[in-house]
Amino acid sequence: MSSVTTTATPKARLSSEERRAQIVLAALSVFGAKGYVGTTTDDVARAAEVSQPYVVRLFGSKENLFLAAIEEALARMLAAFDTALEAPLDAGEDERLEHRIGRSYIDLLQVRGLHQTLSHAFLLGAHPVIGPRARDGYARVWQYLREHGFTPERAHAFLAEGMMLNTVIGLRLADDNDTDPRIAELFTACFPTEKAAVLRLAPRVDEPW
Amino acid sequence: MSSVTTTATPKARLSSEERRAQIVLAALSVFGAKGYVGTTTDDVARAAEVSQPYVVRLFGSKENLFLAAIEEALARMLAAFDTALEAPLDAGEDERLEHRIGRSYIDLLQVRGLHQTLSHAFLLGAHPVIGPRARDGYARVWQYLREHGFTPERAHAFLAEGMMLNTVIGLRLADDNDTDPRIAELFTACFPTEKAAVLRLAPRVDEPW
DNA sequence: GTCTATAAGACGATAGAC
DNA sequence: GTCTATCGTCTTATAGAC
Repeated sequence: MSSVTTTATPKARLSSEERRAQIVLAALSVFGAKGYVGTTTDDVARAAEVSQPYVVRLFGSKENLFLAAIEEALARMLAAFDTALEAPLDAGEDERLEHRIGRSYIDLLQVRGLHQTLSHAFLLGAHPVIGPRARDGYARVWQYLREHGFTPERAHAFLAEGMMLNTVIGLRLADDNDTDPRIAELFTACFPTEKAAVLRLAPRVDEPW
Repeated sequence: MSSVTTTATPKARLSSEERRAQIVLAALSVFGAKGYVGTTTDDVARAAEVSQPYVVRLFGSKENLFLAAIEEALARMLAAFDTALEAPLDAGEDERLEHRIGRSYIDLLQVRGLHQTLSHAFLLGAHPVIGPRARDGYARVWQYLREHGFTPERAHAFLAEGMMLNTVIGLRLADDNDTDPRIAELFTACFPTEKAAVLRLAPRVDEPW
């Protein structure tokens, strides 16, 4: 890990709100790649191009920053689901709930680290502060699905597919896609349609380790 | 995090192999709860009741220890699958591949942290050393399924179910099971059968944070 | 085979200037 | 609103004794 403390060149003053939003976005990207403990506040500061103490100042602590990142991820996700359900159907498009919401879930790859940050949070159930928030977040997704036409069985299957997608993203399977035949087959089985193209286009983090 | 460095009382001498095995087991349990970066070599040392420098001495580095833990988890998992496929069917038991192997997957909860350690590894795809190993590990599971009667579609569905199970375990959903009605419903949907009892019996880590 | 002691570095957070 | 400087702590790894 780099030991270079951020000493960013003075930036244009932004409103506190704008900075917070910018830093949370940067945090999603770094937390997604390196996890909660593996991410330093300086990593986030560099990604957001502000100084490390300022990140801590704005959020109070790294823990709070992570909680804010989770919240941002969930809010964006549920908002994307809303939009997907409201939008009129394209001609010939599969109208199943799973397809519409699933598509929007994959489109969220445009927000760097969103899926992986959530997955990291979901693995921290034993953490006294993060654990309860992560459980609540997962429950909110479940509730959303149940209130929007999913039976428990369909919600269950949808979430399973989503967790698998998160794994494929976290593994960066697309990177080895071409060399390992097992991975090529697995990748195809997971993305039978044009979704693979979307995944390949997903923004990459400039090597964070 | 505790700052107490382990200074264990002198232990009975074991063979290097025995100690390694013991430490890897302890490592699975701690890595599973706190992740790769979040786990200190001292955490593992305390869990294994040896000194911190000795853990490093035996494995060379924390990174190597994590790789050993992943390897142990995969080996145990595939061995459990083998056993599940070889065993004669109980009377009236569902003979589907998914059921037999899935059951053995849940039984692996007896090995503390096994599922979560793998999930953590699967989220570290961007790591230069761990990433390639994690991808290879996932590919080995895929290959195993494909060579034991699973079509790509069935393998895909099985893995999705497994990743969801890992999430539920990592979240420690069972802990809130009784208070949050959303979680109770979700929990039931994920474990329609007696599996829930198994999950509840799953060994807990004595609060690691 | 296993420990104690400790060096060297990295990290989160605070103080305080501008 | 944002930075520089810095403290104290935690952490990995090494040295070396038993």
